[in-house]
Amino acid sequence: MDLPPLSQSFVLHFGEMGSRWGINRTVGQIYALLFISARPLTADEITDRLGVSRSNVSMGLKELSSWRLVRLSHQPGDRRDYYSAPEDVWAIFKTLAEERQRREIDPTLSMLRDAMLESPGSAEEAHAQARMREMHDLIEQLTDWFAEVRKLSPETLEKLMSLGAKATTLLQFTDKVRAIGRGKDEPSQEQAS
Amino acid sequence: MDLPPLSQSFVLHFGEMGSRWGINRTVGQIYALLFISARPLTADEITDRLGVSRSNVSMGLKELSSWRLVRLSHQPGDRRDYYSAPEDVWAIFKTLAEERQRREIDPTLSMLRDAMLESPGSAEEAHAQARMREMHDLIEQLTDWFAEVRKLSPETLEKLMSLGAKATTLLQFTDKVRAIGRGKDEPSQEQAS
DNA sequence: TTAATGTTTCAGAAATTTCTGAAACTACGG
DNA sequence: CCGTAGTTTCAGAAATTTCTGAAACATTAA
Repeated sequence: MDLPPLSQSFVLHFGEMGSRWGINRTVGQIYALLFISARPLTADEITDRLGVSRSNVSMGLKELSSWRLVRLSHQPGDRRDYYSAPEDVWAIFKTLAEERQRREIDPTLSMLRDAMLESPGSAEEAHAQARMREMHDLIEQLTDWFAEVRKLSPETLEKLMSLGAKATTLLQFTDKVRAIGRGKDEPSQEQAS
Repeated sequence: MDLPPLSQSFVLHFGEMGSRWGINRTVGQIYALLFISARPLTADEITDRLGVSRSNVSMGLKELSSWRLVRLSHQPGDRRDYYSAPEDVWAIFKTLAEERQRREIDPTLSMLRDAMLESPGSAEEAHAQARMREMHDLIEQLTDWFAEVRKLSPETLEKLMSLGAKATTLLQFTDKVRAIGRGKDEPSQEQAS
């Protein structure tokens, strides 16, 4: 690998992280390299810098394209493909989340829905089905909410996040007011940190 | 594998999903089985139902314990260990998120912080460092916010999520009001769905 | 102490995933 | 049409991960 030290540790780290996720090492490294690069790179440049085979880079770039994580561009009078990572880290995060939703969450929800349509053959199965419903409902709630959030602009989102803690305090407060209103002495449900 | 059809497809699906994440197939299957089981199971029962080796189950349970995703219990007059998955799906989700934070996010943040302390050896390196800072800031913001959210009770959280869309609308509105107040005709930053 | 019951470890076998080099393919210029 | 520059594919090699069976280890009861 032929990279300055700072870049090298970044690239190696993402290679390792990649393997912990479903992504393979080379794909992680290619992405890391494009992410920190000041200009688009050709597949050959990537090959040289990472010290892996040309075909491996080709496969990796194909994989990254399928995740919509790389852009393709061209230079006038040069027919080689130049690859780069989108600039906006928020946009990258959203793309990643959308793809994972499509590839992992959606099929899981679909499997769970199918399971819920079957009639259970025993008490055991009925319990299993009830658990699946719990999981289904949680995932659906989380993803619906997240789909909502993804529509926001980075600026709005940033505000919403900084609001997070405040909104929390407010909700706790209204909870208590309601409890008192109903004449209940409901204990706070917050957990110890 | 010796399971009723509904349970079987659930267990197989989670085995597959596991391999897409860093988790191996058997670990995914063990967890899925415990999740839908109406009562705690012994390692031998798991072995029989999944049709894998006893030692594989032992390793898998150890892995799940390290993720704090299984509970250990005992029956009076029986010294075998009984394993089960926590009931509350929210709690499970939080545990999972906390562990991933600790194992993946924290080391990444630490690597990025270290990189930011180095003095860049070239313009290229300076650019790389700037990109790393962008990534660092995004991750830190997301995780701080999420740490905040994790402290909430399930009930409060549910309210916050259903509020999500409304809070959004409100924020967009205040944005526009401010823009007009400043005499700017700022276009909406929201993206087309 | 020994026997009985249960759990964990670990070296190597098996399976899977990743990576490579060679060949095939594509598009363009002359 | 041919030659050149670039990209992709793919069969098998290499590396890694997962899984197993056997042995070691632990705990309790007698």
